[in-house]
Parts: sequence; structure tokens; C-alpha cells
Amino acid sequence: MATVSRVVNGNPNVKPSTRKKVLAAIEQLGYRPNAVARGLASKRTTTVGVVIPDIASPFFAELARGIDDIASMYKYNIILCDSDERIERELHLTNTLLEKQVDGIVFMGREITENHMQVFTTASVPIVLAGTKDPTGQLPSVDISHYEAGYDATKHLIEKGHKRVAMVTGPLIDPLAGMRRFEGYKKALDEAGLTFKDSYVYNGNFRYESGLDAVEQFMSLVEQPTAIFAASDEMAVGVIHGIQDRGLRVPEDVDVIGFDNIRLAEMVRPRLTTVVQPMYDIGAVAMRLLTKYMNNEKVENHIVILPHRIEERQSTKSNAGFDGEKEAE
Amino acid sequence: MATVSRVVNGNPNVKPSTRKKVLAAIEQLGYRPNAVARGLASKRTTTVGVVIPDIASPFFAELARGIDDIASMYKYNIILCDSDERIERELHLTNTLLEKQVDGIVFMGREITENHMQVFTTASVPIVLAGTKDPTGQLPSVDISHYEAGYDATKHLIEKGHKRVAMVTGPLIDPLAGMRRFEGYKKALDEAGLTFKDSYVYNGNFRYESGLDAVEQFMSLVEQPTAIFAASDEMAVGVIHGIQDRGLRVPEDVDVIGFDNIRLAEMVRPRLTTVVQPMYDIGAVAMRLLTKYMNNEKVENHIVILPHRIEERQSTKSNAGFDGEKEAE
DNA sequence: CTGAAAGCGCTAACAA
DNA sequence: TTGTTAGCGCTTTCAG
Repeated sequence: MATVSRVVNGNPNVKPSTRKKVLAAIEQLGYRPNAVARGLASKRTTTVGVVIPDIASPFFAELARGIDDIASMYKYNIILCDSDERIERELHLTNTLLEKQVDGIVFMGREITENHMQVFTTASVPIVLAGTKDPTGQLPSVDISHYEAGYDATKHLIEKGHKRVAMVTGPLIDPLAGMRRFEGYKKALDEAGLTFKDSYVYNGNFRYESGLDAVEQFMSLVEQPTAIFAASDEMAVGVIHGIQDRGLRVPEDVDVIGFDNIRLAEMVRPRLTTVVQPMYDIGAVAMRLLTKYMNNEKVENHIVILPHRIEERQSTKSNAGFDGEKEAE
Repeated sequence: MATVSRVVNGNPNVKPSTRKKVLAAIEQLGYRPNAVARGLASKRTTTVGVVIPDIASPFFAELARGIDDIASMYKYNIILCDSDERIERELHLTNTLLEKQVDGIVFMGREITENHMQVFTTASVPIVLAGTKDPTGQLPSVDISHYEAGYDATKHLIEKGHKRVAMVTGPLIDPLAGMRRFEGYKKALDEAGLTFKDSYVYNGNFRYESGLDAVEQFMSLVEQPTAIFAASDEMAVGVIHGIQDRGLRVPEDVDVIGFDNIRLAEMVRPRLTTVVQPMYDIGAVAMRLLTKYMNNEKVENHIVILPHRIEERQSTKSNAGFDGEKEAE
């Protein structure tokens, strides 16, 4: 019994000859170790929980790939839970995962509330946040700087000579991908001496249709924006199509920049200039970080901020020269 | 001890007053039942395994959503395993899931080999295939008729008057989404008296780039096709862009029809006419079917074929009238 | 309706 | 190097 356990677990204290015999018997009988019993006895399940807002979102799916790749590299399986972006569900799923005795959890979500903190901090296993960050900075997390990224995207447009720069934001209830990117936009405007206008902001929901709707708002203005920053690639593509559907051209009439760099960014004409977020890496690093906690390894920085950059494609004009206008201030 | 178990599991044989007391104590102590111990004792883990070729593929992600929704409706959790389209990995993951004592498995994959059958048929829990089907028809499965769908798509093009209809296939090693759709294409051609030409076929891999490459092949021909059927929406969008990049127009110069109806089909100009496959439903029905097997319910049809249909959008000409040509035969 | 007792299949000391 | 012995935390008879 114990020897079989040793063989199955690769314990070296087994005489090679008996190991052979055990292995033969295992093969013979088609014996399959019971991971549940093992989990109960050893208190390790080699399973980690993953909470994801929407598995069908290209952004989160890519994070999930990063998580899964590293997890399988470390021989962990993943219990994947789609929270459908609902907070009560996030909490409930986290508790279920804890009941299932996962060795750790990677949590993806939008907003981290007090309730989240309560559940997370009382958990007996490590939890790391991927693609988000808790407001108090207590929890380990892996993300980019949404503020900087929003600032950079806007500045990129301003540097091309644009004075009338609009933004399609995400839901502002989302403190990072929604609010912080928006704040970065305002900062860039401010720094360039451009006045912020409410009519140049459309609150979207990251989806394609929001981009279409945003264009409807912007193009009904007397002073139409000449450049648009969308907080997601999907919305940016919606913006491009909205513009094209009106007979205008991108980037000749309007420059467009997106956010994320999902594959869609290359599957549109013109190809989308966008802020690239290392989605796969965010997932991978988060999972790697989790393995360290699960193995009680030392971790120096529990909050990791990965770099972003701008990938310039064809939806923004390449020439810096531009028929500037002065009315915009 | 036993009474607590009864309370936790909702067993009615408990006096309401003691139930109250137990519940209070649970709350008081912050007691969290251990699902692993429960699984060992009861031999049910309320967890199902899901094998998926690529979590980042919009097609499979949508299936996964269907699976997950129904699973959570029935209080199951999901261990999600990305096989990365590699057969050995599929087999290995299936075995791991079995070791983890999942109550059932939903399997998504391309080809079902002898080796698969061996593992599947010796498993002690039910396994259902989603988005595929085993060649022998022994295993429960949920899918569409790829042959019919390929036939319908091609016929749709032919009925618009096209004589030169090309196809971008999936990998022909994929017996269904690759081969069967292709066979349907050939059937429709044959039935319409059109001769099949090798040069009108491009073997793609379902990805966007394949569509681009296919156009390169097709447009180098003396007799260029006037209509193209792509076996996936991604490839179809690649085809559209390939055509547009050459200064031609869709559908004025070439009609294009895709396959799947992923969200991308609406996020392109012109919007893509496509064969709609009920992706979410395939996943949902597969999971529902699995629950029946797990509960030992009667199942009448273990192979279910869901309907497909063609959604006509702007990438195919709406008028049946067409400047036909006769050289094509 | 409740409690006692026997496992579920394994791991982890401990002894031998 | 191997076997023995306790559990892991629950469910499930079986008495009472």
C-alpha cells in the first residue's frame, strides 16, 4: 500500500526492482489513482481556481490562456468559473472554490469591493488578481498601469496635431479599465492645454456597439472630433465602422486608437493602432506568482505592473504634420 | 456529526429546531464544508471535466459558455483543460480528469481516433462530445451536419448565378469541419453541373491569414472565382480583406460566405453572410445531455444534430440576377 | 429524528 | 527499503 503510494508519487526510496513490479501491477490492473482521496490525505489538490468575468471575451480568454499554460506547466488543473461580471456570483464562486479545496485562486474581475476583500483575506489559500488590482494594495496582483496607458494613447493622438480628441470610455464603475484610463485621457488633455469637453466623451461598455453609438454622438456635434481614443479594441473597431458608414475615412478624416491589442485589431481595415496590453503575460505572471505563494517561496513584489506600449498601425495618420485648427481651445 | 451532514445536504429528516441550531453554529464558527472529503465519501464530486482545443478561439469559447451556463445551473463546477489541439494531450488530460473523479466529461476536439475511443469507452463516467462526433457513432455527441451545411453554403452561392465558386477549407485532417464541409461543397458543385477544380480550393487552417493567402492563390488565376465559401468566419473575413486590399469589392466583384457566425461576422464591412452554427446551444445541449447520463436518466437519442441556417448579410449580392458566364463549365 | 460506527482511497509518520 | 498504523473530513448505514 505505502510502497505503491511511493511509486506513484515518485518517491526515490523504493528499490528499482520492486518499483518495476509495482508499475507492472498498475499497468496490469489498469489502476488509476484516486486524486480525491489523495487530496484528502495530503491536503493538496493540485487544482487552482480561476474566476473569470466572461470566458467568451477575447481579452479574458487570452488571460486565461496565459494562466492555463503556466498552470499546466506546474501540473495544476484549473477549475474555471465564469462570473458573468456579477459580483455576488464572484463571491459565491470564490467560496465554492475554497470548499473544493483548491490550492490557490487567480481572480479576474472589474471592481474589488469590501466584500471581496473580506472573502479574500479570510481565505486559507493564496489569491492573486490578474488584470486588476485592489484599491488598498494588499492583495498580490498583476496588471498594467491603466492611467499611464490612457495618458499615452491620448498623448499619441495629441502629438499628431489633434486638438479635438474624443474618448469612448468603458463603464466608469470599473475603477481601472473604466475610470483610470479616462483619467489618463483627461490628464493628457490638460497637459496639452486642451479643454476637456463632456460632449467628447461617450461612456461605452467595451463592446463593438458602443463604438458605433459613440460615433453617432460625436458626429452630430458642430465641432466634430478629429481623433478618437476608444478604451477597447472592439469599441475602436465600432468607431471605425461608424465613421466609414458615414462616408468618412480613417485615418484621413478621423484618427482612431484602440486598447488591448486583441487579434481583431489586425482584422479590420485600416488595421488598428492600439495600446498593447500583454494579456497572455498578465495571466502567465499571475499564475506564476500564485505558484510561488503556494510553495511558500519568497516574493519580493506582490504587486506587479507589466509594461504597455503603443502599436502603430494604419488607423492613425503616420505624418505628424496636420492641418491643425485653433477653435478647439 | 451526522446531523450536521444532514443539515448541510438539505436532508429533510431533521427537526426544524435542531436545524436552526446547527445553522447557527455553522455561521458562528465560519464552518466551510470540505468538498474533497465529501467527494471521497459520497463518490460524487459535482465537478465535470471539459476538454477544449483552444480557449482563445471564439468558436470554442462560445461552446464553453454554453457548457458552463448549464453546468452552473445544475450546480456543477468545471475543470477546464486546454488541449492545444494536440491529441496526446487530449488523451492525457482525459485521464487526469478521470483521476480527479469528475462526474462526467464534455469533450471538444477535432478528430476522434482509435486511441480516444479506447480511453473513452473504458472510462467509468459518461463522456459526451460537443461540436464533433465519433466515426463509429457509439459515443453521445452534439453537433451540426457539416456536410449539409457545406452543401447549403455552396448552393446559396450557386443560386445567385455563380459558376466559379471557390472554397477555403479547414484542415482536411479534421473529418468534420474540414472534410465534411468540403464534401458538401463538392456535392453542390456536382449537382449544379459545375466541374470541380483543384485551383479553386485552398486548404486553410480556420485562421484569418488563411483567408488572405487563399485570395492570393485565387486572384492569380486567369479565371478568377466570382464567389468564395470559407469554412470559418475568420477565414472569410481574411478573404474579404484580401479582396479589398487588391482594390476589388465585396460583393460587387466577389461574393463571400463564411461559417460559424461568431461575433466577428458583424464586425466587418460588408457584414458577413454566413452559415450560422448554434455554438452556444451545442455546448448547452451537450452539458444537458451529460447531466442526464450522470443521473442515470433515460436518453432516447445519444447523437443529436442541431440545425444550422444561413444568415444573409451584405457580403453576398442580394439580387439573384447576375451577369452569368458560361466559361466555367 | 438523532447518534454511533464504519469506511471512502489515499498519505505520512513510524517501526522494523 | 518496506510494512504498519493512523487519520484526512465527510457520508451512510444502522440502532435507538
